[in-house]
Amino acid sequence: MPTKEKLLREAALFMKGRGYSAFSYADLAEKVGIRKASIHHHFSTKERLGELVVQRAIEDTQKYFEDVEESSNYIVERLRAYMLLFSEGYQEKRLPLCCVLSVDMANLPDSIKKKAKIYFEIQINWLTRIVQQGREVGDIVSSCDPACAALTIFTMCEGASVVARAIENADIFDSTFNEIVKIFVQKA
Amino acid sequence: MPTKEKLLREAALFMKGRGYSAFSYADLAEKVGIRKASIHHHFSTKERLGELVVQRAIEDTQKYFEDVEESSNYIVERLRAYMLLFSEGYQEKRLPLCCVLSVDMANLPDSIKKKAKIYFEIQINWLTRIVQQGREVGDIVSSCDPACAALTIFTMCEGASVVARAIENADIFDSTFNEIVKIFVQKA
DNA sequence: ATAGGACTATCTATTAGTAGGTGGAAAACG
DNA sequence: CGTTTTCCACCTACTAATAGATAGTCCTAT
Repeated sequence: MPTKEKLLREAALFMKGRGYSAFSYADLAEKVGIRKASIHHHFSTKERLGELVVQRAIEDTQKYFEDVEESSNYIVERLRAYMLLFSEGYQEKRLPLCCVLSVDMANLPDSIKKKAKIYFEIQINWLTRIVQQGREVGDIVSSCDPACAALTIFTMCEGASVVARAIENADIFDSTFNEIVKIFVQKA
Repeated sequence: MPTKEKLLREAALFMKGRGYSAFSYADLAEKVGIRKASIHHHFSTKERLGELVVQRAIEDTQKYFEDVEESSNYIVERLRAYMLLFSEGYQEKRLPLCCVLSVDMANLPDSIKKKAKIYFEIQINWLTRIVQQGREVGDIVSSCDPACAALTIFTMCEGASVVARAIENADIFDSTFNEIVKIFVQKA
């Protein structure tokens, strides 16, 4: 793998684990195995690197959404796949990037803040759309509109990530998912 | 107000706004109006200051819980009062301390991490207890046990804080609260 | 030969923390 | 009572470590 790619990947992991402001070029250099100054050859500033990390996350997530939509029409499976984005990093003590970005918001340069907001929107919009679809085929029985349901689902996923790390218990993801299904999905 | 008290209060505000690692003695000194070095006179190290901030939050929260229990027997009112702990800092761009601590976990010294975990437990235990009480008087109709319901409520409150900041929309608190009531509370 | 990728060395700003001194108020003592 | 001593809050001025960033150099593969 090219060094630039390695740097981007490791920076993303650091951000998910500690947040944007709490990792340094020194940490990254040590991890990847090059000198601190060499990182600047690939990414002029830390801010730029941060932007690209979020940009990459956006692209990966959009790709993931497409895959999920292709591989299943059933809302429960789609939601389970979505929830996976939140639980996957748990074992490695990482949070979803969107969760970290929200909390770190006050410390982010404007350019990253802007990208972060786009990232949130994309997720909420996608959720809204699949809830809407689920409703059309009769799988969803939410009393509020799709946008409202999407926000609740988003909220519960973010919350699960925070609480799982807080009390060091991964079961939260399962119980939260079950709760989401219970609230929104029509029993067969 | 004595300087020490001011420092403790402002440090708490900084932590809620930016997290533990992202505020400095310089920030704090400027805000309170004394020299950086003078802070060390009151709090030997930043770690010690952080511990005391969390300790204070624990005590304040326990006091608040007592007040809430005294002033109302009805689960919905108690839950609304609890949710207030999460929404109150929103206008000032602050998160609940427990939320910040969870995300900042990887950056915390062990002593603070320990206190943070106690803080989480206290909240979950209290929620469990009031859910249990609500169940006994027939206000709660949760299909899962009180501990499980408490975790879900905790999760949704934490999530609401994260999402509210992320998309800059305070309505999340209300809609999340309504959702919690819809899930757990028996209609009159 | 040249361009790219990494290097060394250095810079400036900022971090938490320390050493030691100043001034004033309260307490101790004649 | 006045004097002296102690104490406390705060100060100036520093340290070592670390932050992100820069300039210029060397090596290597095309």
